[in-house]
Amino acid sequence: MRISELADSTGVSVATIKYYVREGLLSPGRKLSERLADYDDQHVRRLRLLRVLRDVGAIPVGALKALVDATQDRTASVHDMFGKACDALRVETSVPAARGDHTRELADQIVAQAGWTEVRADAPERDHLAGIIEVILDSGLPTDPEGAATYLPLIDAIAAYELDQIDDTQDREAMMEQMVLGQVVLGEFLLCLRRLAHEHHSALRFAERR
Amino acid sequence: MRISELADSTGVSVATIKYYVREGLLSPGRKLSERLADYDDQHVRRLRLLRVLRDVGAIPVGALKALVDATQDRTASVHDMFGKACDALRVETSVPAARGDHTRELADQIVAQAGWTEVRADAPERDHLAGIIEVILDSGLPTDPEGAATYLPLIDAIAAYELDQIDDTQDREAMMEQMVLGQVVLGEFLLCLRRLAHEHHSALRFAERR
DNA sequence: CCTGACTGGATAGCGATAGTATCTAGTCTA
DNA sequence: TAGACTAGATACTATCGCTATCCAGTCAGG
Repeated sequence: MRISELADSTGVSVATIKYYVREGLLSPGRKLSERLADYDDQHVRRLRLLRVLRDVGAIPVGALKALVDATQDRTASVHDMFGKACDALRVETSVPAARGDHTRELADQIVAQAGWTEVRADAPERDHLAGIIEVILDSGLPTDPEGAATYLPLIDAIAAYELDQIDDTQDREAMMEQMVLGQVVLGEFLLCLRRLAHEHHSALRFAERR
Repeated sequence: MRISELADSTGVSVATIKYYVREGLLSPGRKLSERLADYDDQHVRRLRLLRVLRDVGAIPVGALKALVDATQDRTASVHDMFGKACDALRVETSVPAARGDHTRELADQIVAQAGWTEVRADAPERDHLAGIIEVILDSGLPTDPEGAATYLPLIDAIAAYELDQIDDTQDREAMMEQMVLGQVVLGEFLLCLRRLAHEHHSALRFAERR
């Protein structure tokens, strides 16, 4: 398949494909000659994935690169690969890196309380959680201390369900794809449902008042 | 309080404050004279809110404007105000506007199944949901049809809990602030917990394997 | 064999977003 | 009365994610 066909069958412009190849998101086609390369189904697949991640998840190109690199590293276990994916998908949202140790302790406490024993002690996500907790605490959000307890079993159920869905008889790349798509698209799905639920419950409480 | 004090006490530069005033995110201070205006606690509060929404939620400035406008409209009910907030907070993520009616039907079905009877029939969120469903369907994500059923009660519980937290004895602006912060910061909290849970469950299944 | 559409690769440009910086004319404070 | 500060306007900047142009070379059809 030549580059123009790849462009046609994915709806991505030739210029953009070249850009993605430059950025290392997409391998260059197999060279047939100096001025001609061959692209296959793998390219189509990868390109579609990249587009979904950008369109639905607004994942920055740099993070996509990290994702691709994680897939490529054949020495890592599937779990390590997934770990890197999680790290890459934690999109910017520059939480101001928890000032005190207190919130970090709280974060660790939450992870322990949830029973997530397998989370790396040095997972960057823990710091991120600490940062978010800090924001929650000093933004005067009316959060009772048991608030997290309400979330944890629900979140655990959701995550467990999602991991269950992954078909581990496939190759690394396919599994990574499922993981990443699940994280991004189902994450969006989740937030969308939550907004709908908010609207419903807000109506029950506040409709027609003042 | 003069502008430089406002800047100092929020950590936002004078230039940025002026920019926010220009964009209508922040009301100009009460004029004391031609070249001097007075800013009060309301400004500090608003400014801090804006920064959290940008830093944690990456909410674009345009959406913040919509939020501010919604708060300002005193004729709308609290519920309408919250509805507008939901619309504004559905950040970009240009889902390609569901091609067929089929997915839209599916979306409505999900809302009905969840028992969210109070969601407007023409809520833009429904279309967004349809778009996401479409992406899920044709991205080959292994989603069993009962998948949504797994999510719905959990999401409903989370949303109900969050709405419960809102203190309705306060004024509109304070309630809006709680709603928006809840949606953005707790949303981030939620996704962060989910990533941690993913790491845990992924470890249980995939650690040390190849 | 020639013409014209197409290619890989390099480099430059563009439009949107979110600020920064500078300038002006004036004001307040010590 | 000097020096720091201010409102408001305008211009500039950096980053991101492409998009366009150019180059030299290639391939397919007539």
